[in-house]
Amino acid sequence: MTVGLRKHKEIQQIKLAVDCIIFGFNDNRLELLLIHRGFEPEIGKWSLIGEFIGNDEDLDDAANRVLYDLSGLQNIYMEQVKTFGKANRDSSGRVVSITYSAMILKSEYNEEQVSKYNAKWFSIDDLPELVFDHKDMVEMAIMRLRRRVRNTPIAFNLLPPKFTLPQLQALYEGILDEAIDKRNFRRKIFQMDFLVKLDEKDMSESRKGAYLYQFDKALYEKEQYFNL
Amino acid sequence: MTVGLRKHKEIQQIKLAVDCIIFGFNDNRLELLLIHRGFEPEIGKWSLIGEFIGNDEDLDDAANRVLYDLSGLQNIYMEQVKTFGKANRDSSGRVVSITYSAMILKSEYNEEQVSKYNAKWFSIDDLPELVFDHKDMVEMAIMRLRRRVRNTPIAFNLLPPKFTLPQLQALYEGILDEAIDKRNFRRKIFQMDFLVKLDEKDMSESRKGAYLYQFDKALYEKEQYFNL
DNA sequence: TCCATAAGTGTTTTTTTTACACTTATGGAT
DNA sequence: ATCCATAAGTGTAAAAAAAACACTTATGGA
Repeated sequence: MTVGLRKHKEIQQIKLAVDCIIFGFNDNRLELLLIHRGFEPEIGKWSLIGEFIGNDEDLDDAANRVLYDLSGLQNIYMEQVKTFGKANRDSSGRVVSITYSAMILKSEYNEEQVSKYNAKWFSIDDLPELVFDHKDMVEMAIMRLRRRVRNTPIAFNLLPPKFTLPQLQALYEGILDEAIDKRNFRRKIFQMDFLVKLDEKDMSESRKGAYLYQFDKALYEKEQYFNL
Repeated sequence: MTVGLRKHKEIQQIKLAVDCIIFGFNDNRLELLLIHRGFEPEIGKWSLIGEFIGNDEDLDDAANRVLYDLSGLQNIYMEQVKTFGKANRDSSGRVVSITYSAMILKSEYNEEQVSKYNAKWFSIDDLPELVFDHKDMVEMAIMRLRRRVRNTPIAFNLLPPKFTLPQLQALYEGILDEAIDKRNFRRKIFQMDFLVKLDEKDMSESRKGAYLYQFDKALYEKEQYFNL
């Protein structure tokens, strides 16, 4: 057996990639942006978007690059999810893939760019067949999102800067896939004291209109308490 | 910008390694097994134990191999923690490292093997200076362990098959680094119904002696409820 | 026989979570 | 101008979970 980090014999021939699980929210459902794979193997199936990592590129930078290439968006919140590395996971060769999840606003991405990739949004409960182990990746990312969304304010990344409480609640219901009591939800939200109410209403969803709110990051940072 | 997964230009020159964060429990403190680095760069500092991944080796297998080489232990519970991949994290070249955490019984590892690596146990609140970003890795693993230990029965991996409740409580206190009420702790443990009480006492820690218990995995699997 | 030590055991209070129903503001139809 | 339909907005009570708290018991050794 080898002893110490530097004495391995064979030349390592493993490629390293990042794959991005890109979440969006639309029509009260959590969605995923997938690309139509236009090359072998598994041509025609759907796939996460990924790229190989540059020799001098930080992992996080690679993930951001991939997202930028596809969507034209920058400074998007991303999180590393898990690294997938079964020896035979990619039938085209040995590739280890580090998955990242991102949350973007469907209203803001660059549609031209996206159509260049043959990308399409899918509701998470109506996903097409995915290449390789991308289904595992997606499941892992959804599980993680559901956990994280209860303890950190990441879900706000799926809403525009100004949003209403009914919108926010619908978002949580969509992500968690469960009904939430309106009054309990609002009480919890207001207890944690990081939303600022605007003097402005969104009249597009109801006669009465719903007040708009903003997430105040500085207020959140003070307490860093989040529990929904 | 490149389009599609297969059109990158440069030959990728990134090495892939796993590093293991090996936890043990001793004298009421959570400990970590570290090796004395006997080669440049950063010779003389302490380090996690790691290895490069074999070309045909699953990631998880690589982690298990590393642990086996060092400790002689097999079938040890391991979890992937996070992948570290800043371009300059390792001063000897571009290495992306996938970290795994393991929990072993200090009483069972192979001391000979361990001494061959110049390995040593350190209490987690008295760690030596570590190479590269290994301190970040360790912190991440500890944070994760503290979270996981409340929701899954992984902590039992740090105890022998038969253990007493005072031992179990001391373990939790050591991991979480906080005092726990004895009665509340026992109530919660008994509520989740997966410990079987033996007719046997451990007399080594007190006059009165404490009953021994076993973790029954099948009982746990029934409910899969864990909350401490 | 006594003593020192750690093991073992219930109840009350507080906090958190859940369940639940009516009023209000507005735009559009009559 | 009035009515109506619709979603927004609001408080309280019950239940469950978590936290606080102190004495008795079994034993080995003096």
